[in-house]
Amino acid sequence: MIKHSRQRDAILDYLHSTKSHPTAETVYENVRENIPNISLGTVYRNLNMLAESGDILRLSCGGTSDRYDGNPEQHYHFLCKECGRVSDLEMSGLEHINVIAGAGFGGTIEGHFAYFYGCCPECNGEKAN
Amino acid sequence: MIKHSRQRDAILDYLHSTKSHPTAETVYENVRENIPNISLGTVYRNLNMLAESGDILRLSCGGTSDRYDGNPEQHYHFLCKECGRVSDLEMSGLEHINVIAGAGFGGTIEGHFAYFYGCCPECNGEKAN
DNA sequence: AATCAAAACAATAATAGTTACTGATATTAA
DNA sequence: TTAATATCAGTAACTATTATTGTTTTGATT
Repeated sequence: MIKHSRQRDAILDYLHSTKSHPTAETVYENVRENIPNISLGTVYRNLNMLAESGDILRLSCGGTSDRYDGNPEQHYHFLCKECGRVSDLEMSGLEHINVIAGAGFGGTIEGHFAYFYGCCPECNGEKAN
Repeated sequence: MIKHSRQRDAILDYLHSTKSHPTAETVYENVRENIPNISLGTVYRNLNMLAESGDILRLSCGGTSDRYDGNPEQHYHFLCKECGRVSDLEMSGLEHINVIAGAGFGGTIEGHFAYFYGCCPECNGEKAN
């Protein structure tokens, strides 16, 4: 069980309050509204600890900075090539693809991570106008 | 059609000669054996151009540095949590998961990228000893 | 082969994201 | 309440990558 601190709780609260998959920098900016003198180093340290402990997810989806997700349940993400937004995908698990991947491979497949990309509903709407 | 240069060809040759999915730094070290005064900036610039033109693949799989693959054909990769090695997976495409992901999602799914992880054949062998 | 503009080069400075260090402060278990 | 430990703020350092600059190479055209 992970210890508590005002800073850590505030970071976790912020992540729970949004579906926007923010970067460390964005977390910092938002948490600073409540704890003005929190330092960026503290944000990084706690994001790392929370990701390590499994309380949040770290998303490394190829951009310049990692993103974080307050929902630690296994789920998939979608990256919009138009606006850069990262959104959740509601879909049933793809555990079976581990079996497909393991066929003929000598090693042990423990899991996978996958990102989908394209054009999000909002940007599709704008194009239609 | 992309222009040629001694440096660019050497980078591409090296990537074609290995299945090890090297980082930019590793490419640099190896190409330097043939072109001792090539600069790291040139390696980065050419890796970007080759990835852009579709001649190689860039793998952003969550580590600190990107990796590159001289085989531009769509295929999947496996990351060993023991030794850090990145290997190719021989498996049939997973295009159907785009359809699964798109069900009930308002946007347009153009593609996905996925990485599998676990313990590679080599490391499994060592554990057995 | 000589010319010439575009592209690429080496070298290096700069940037961005992240991690490490330090002495001070807060948290937790007893 | 206290003592041990973890965390903090502030800041320096580090790493991967990109940008800049003046020079050289490339390749199409004579």
